[in-house]
Amino acid sequence: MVHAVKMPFKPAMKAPRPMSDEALALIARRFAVLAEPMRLRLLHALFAGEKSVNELAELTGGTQANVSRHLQTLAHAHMLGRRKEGLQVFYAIADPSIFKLCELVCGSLEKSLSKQAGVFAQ
Amino acid sequence: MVHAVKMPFKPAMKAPRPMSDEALALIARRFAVLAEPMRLRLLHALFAGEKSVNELAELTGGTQANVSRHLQTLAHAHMLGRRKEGLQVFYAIADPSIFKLCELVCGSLEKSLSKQAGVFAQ
DNA sequence: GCTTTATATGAGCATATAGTTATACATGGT
DNA sequence: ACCATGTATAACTATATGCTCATATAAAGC
Repeated sequence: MVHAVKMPFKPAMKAPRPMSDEALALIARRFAVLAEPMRLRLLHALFAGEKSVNELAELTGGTQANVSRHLQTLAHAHMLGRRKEGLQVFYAIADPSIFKLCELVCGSLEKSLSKQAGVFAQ
Repeated sequence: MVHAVKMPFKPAMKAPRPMSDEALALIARRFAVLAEPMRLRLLHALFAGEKSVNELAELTGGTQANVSRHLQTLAHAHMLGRRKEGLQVFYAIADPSIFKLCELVCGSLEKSLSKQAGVFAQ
């Protein structure tokens, strides 16, 4: 069943290292956290500095409950830090790689969308 | 209802630009495509160069049907290119930003996991 | 044209997760 | 102690998506 495959270009070097299931799950989980518009909206709002839950709810137009949930998701993924001050809880971006991640994705998206542009212009 | 909020640190500069719903949906979608272990496994296998569907199925241990589906998802997101040659279809990484994305995520993950390490060691 | 091989796709099931509403918890003021 | 405010959580519904099995499509050889 080992069908002799033509190798058109690259000489078929084996994949570097197999990558454990656990590692893949962790990476996938990290991407999944970033795969929700509301969470991206929250991150975007936090680019300017830390904010309270209610502030974020107002800025993003989400309900308090939903925003709180998403903030927790982001915090559990160590992307946000949490600071309690009196009645309020302030969240802030804790993982600086978030900025680069978003830059990368936005950049490659702008490329593949340069035709139907306008979406990012604003 | 505009509760006067104490601004502990940063002087509350407004978020740069509101970011349209469409843009956010596109970015979220892109992250979602990367948020599945099997797709990450496929991308990882393709780091070494283009491969056919069956090759990838064998390498990843997935069924032909499932691998084909995931490859399509990746291709529709413009992350993979597709080349047909005879009976076989070869997929290859088309978006170089993928490499940097994975590097970034792996890097920040290794940091936050340096304690329980070993997952990435292999 | 028929068969074989490689890939794609349709249908169905199972699971995960986003959103809502209502309520609980916590803190500060009176 | 009580009440007001800010945040978290529980229960539920709706939707999306991954996986499997079976089948369809497409190309190559006979």
